[in-house]
Amino acid sequence: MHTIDTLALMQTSPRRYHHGDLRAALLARAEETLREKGTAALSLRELARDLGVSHAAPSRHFKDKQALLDALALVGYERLTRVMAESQADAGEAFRKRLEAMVHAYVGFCLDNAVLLDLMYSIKHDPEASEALQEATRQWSELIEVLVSDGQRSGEVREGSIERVGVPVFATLHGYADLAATGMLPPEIAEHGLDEVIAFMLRGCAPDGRA
Amino acid sequence: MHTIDTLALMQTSPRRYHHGDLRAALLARAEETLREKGTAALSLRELARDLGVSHAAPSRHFKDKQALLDALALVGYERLTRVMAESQADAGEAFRKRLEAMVHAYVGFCLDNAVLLDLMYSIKHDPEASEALQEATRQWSELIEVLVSDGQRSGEVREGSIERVGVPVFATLHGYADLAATGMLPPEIAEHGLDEVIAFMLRGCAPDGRA
DNA sequence: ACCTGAACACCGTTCAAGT
DNA sequence: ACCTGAACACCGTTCAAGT
Repeated sequence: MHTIDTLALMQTSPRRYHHGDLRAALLARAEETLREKGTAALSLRELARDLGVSHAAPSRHFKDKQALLDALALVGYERLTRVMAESQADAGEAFRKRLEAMVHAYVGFCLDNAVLLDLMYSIKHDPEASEALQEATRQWSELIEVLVSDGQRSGEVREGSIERVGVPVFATLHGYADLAATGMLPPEIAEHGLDEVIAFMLRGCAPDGRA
Repeated sequence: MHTIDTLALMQTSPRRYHHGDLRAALLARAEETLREKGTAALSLRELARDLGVSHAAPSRHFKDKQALLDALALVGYERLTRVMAESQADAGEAFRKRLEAMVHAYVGFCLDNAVLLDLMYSIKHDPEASEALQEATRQWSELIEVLVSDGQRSGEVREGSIERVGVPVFATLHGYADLAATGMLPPEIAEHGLDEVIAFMLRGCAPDGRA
């Protein structure tokens, strides 16, 4: 139908109307510049220039700059959740193996997406975070809860509520990844220290008399 | 000497020349607006307006906006180091007590300075962080190293290099504080979970057969 | 529906000039 | 030494108008 017209329009006047999905293009390009030049250097006008649309065009898809940043953070959370979920799918049944897989996935994601991660966390300071964002972080922390409660069922993890057992595991996981991603831990140490951190976590959540 | 002249000048023409220490005033006011409105809302021009100087005046003290943010981060690290050092001074000798004091100090600081903390960590992404900043973070991580190695000397902490024993403790401490500060951990849980996190850390770094 | 182009208020940075 | 005031290039946001 009018798909052909649209294609023709795109070929004959590539500057007048953007290709099909400006929204997605904006997000993709925004993440690129985030990676290359940091959050501070991200400008809506430059983004529009890069994509060959007018500087006002982005406002159709994101009501303001913050809305774009929020959407970017959401992409990050979804990606992180996916990576963590995949790590669990391939890790077998043993708690130790599953914990190892999750730590590797989480640390890997943080190292690969350091600036995006910064954005993801700073968004959380905003009390009016979107519902979608809340949901994304919920799904994410749920993966850790599932891991821990499965470990409790199989007797590999000490008893206790998620608050008592899951939170410390979560904290260690997150802290290590963050230290590595921000460079507070030198890369050599970050790499080499993973096994030790996992052992530390296993001792921390092992049942009594089984440390 | 000319102190009197300066004072007279300040009283008679409060708008023409700023009081003695514009640099300190800029930092103080910057931190206030950081707290009130977040990093994104920080503007050099508004800062200057607030302090009654011209918009170009700050450039005498900070070569650009990033330089002011760096200086602000440095203030944060120095404050954090001081708070942590004080916690150790009052905590007695037992490893457990000292660890408790440090965790409380660190978490407390993060909760009180959430936005500043964001700045402190995002600065670290910048590979060209200043020497003073490097030194500040070094002093800070050293406090944890001292705590751990003292614990090893008294037999309360398992043997092993700082990389092996100190890093996991550091990661857990940092991760818990960060989760609490970013609101990823609901405040009720963050408060109540502290003791459990400390117990987790103690199990993680206890000597073998003493968990 | 989606985008343009002009307009507005604001920003960071620089620099000659003032005291 | 420290600050001013004007200038420049850039930005986010809005809005009537175009297709």
